[in-house]
Amino acid sequence: MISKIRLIDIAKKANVSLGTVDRVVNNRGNVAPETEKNIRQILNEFDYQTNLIASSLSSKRRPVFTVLVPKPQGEDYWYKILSGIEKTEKAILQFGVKITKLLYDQDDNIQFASLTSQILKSQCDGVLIAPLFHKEAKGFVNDLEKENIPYVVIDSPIERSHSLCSISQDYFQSGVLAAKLIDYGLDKNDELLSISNLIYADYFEHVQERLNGLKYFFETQSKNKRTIHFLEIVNPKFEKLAVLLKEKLLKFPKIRGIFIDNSKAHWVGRILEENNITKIKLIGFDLIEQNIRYLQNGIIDFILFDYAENQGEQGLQILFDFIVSKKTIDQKIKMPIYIVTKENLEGFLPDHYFNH
Amino acid sequence: MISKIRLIDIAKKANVSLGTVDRVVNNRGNVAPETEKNIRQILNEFDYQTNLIASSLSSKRRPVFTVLVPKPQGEDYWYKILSGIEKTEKAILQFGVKITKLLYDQDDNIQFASLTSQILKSQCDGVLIAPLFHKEAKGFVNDLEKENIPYVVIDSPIERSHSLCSISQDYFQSGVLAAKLIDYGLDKNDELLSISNLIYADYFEHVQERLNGLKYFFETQSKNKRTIHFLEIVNPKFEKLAVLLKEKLLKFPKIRGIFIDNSKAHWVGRILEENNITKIKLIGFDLIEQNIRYLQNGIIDFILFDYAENQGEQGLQILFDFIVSKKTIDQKIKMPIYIVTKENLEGFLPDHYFNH
DNA sequence: CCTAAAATTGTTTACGTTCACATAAATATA
DNA sequence: TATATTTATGTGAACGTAAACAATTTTAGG
Repeated sequence: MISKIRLIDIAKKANVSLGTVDRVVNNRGNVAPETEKNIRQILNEFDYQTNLIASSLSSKRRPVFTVLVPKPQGEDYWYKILSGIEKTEKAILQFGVKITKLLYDQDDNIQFASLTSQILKSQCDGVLIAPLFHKEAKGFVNDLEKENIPYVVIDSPIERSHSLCSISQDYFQSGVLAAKLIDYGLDKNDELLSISNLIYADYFEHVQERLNGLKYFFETQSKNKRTIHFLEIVNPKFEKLAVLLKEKLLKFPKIRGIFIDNSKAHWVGRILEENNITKIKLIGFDLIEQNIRYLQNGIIDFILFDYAENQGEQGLQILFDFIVSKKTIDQKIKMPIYIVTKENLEGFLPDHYFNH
Repeated sequence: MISKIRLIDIAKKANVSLGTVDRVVNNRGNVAPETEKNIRQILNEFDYQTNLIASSLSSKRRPVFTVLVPKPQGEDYWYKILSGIEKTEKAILQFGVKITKLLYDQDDNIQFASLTSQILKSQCDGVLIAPLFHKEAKGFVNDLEKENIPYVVIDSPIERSHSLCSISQDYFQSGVLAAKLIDYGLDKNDELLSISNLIYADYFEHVQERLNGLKYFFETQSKNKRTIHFLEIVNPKFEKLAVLLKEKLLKFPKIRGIFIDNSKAHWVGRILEENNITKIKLIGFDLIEQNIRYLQNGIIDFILFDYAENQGEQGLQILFDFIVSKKTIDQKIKMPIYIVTKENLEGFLPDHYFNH
């Protein structure tokens, strides 16, 4: 293989010095238009790519990235996001970037706001943000845009923002998908129960899109009209859910499928298990430990989830690619929605869940 | 952040020259025991870590990796594996590794064998192999082990080998999963047709595990006894399949689900489409372009696949991490089996499939 | 046309290793 | 003791880029 072309090679071909080529490559200006055109052509012709290794060794600039995400509570969703971030962090630390991780309480928007203004005051070359509080987040990214600081949004999009890239779940579509799966598994006259959470918080508006997706499916896609019962609970607790669910099931004995729009499928699983109800198909979201147990014993049929790790991992990588490697970036990345059932669970779990 | 400690810093602290420290760090020998002990202690005390960037820039050693995989025929499975490999290749090329890609014909075991001996003769620091011919592959990895050359196996495992890492699909389990899904969607008295390919080649023994998985599911897991018809075709062509399939469906009108153990679900889809058969559920393997079309128009219900790109991508990355970055490696990686249906297709496809 | 300023181009050092080579110290041999 | 040989240590040139600085050319203003 021919060793890759270097600045000095380009310089020789263009009959200029290395410095001039460097100025063109890094857009430092002060190059005669004529010369620049010529150099760019040669650059193109030989597909010059900056040697990141040499570049990063030479550069005195240490890019500073700030990560602003919710503080995990145990090994939850945000824990996974953070793991992904740390995976990329390890890989890019060698390149001399500095990464400041700021974790905010999941229900403390004041703290969130104060952290954002802290970021704005610090010097910072790029931000990775998972915005739970959308009003505050909107203001923040506006300020970032004013300061020309690129940012990547993960988890849920911020409307009308001009992020470098937005990586998010498609909540609506995951609702559609859940509807399809449950409908697929039910017989013609089986009825369906939809359980949803009605917390009125900014963040949960997104989650509620799942229910809209479900409704959309049955209104437009489904061949047979299916009877759907709805159970909407404000701020659900297990005991309350148990009472209400048993009531529903007694009242509507033809219910054969349950859809729940959040990560609490294991609650429903537990209720079904404790009451020896086996003929009901159950679908929920998020591959968390408790749901895994009920998948394994066959009470939960499907869990839909997106690979949270990947959002963090990719998000930080994209920031790095853009700022350090100067790559162009897709503006929107749709994370795949994964379908997990007892039979393909293994591939989605880290090794320690199994004993081989 | 405090700048990391350098060789020269250690050297000063130990009152020796940089060269001596370097000899200690890289175990090059020729250092007085006394001196070495002292240096090691300082190294430890200040937690010296080699700067990979500088190291790789300076090093004249170019690790050579060899990739041995089947030659793609169009944009097929192996094309994707190769794309993944090339993705990692691009990322690690910067570190000065040299990657030799050898592609062998999918039905030419002589060529395969000759390439393996070519690899053994060349100097090579690591091998990534996708073994279609298991007898030949077994011999090859034995030789690699003798020579102490680390290797990573992708796609299908080589029995009783001691690879650095083996990344593979679980064909059996994907059969089980397919069975579960199709069973889940069928009514109690619906019958099932299983179509399978009977090429007698080494490699296809693995693919045939899918059928075994299906059988296993219905023998052990399924609650209701279901009638299954089998259609086994040696070296299938479309026309032949069309004839045999129509015959089967006529003869057994209660068939409501079709399982096909290979990537030719789109053939079945086409036959169903051309004959206006809509009530049959169809499940197959591999997210190739033709299957995508039939997923989108609703004729194929599910496609199961593993992210071939990832096998290639991860496989090469692992080789790199082990040899260049000296990381420790998981010995076995099970790739997740992904379930794709019309409703979650988008996240699995590159952007150009959609127009947004 | 001359000079000052601006625009353009060239040169050099530094980044932290690796590695070949040079030198110095210790030991062996005559 | 002098010399050869081995062992231990030091020195300096790469690697390819960034960036400060120096040198040159062009342009503008009188």
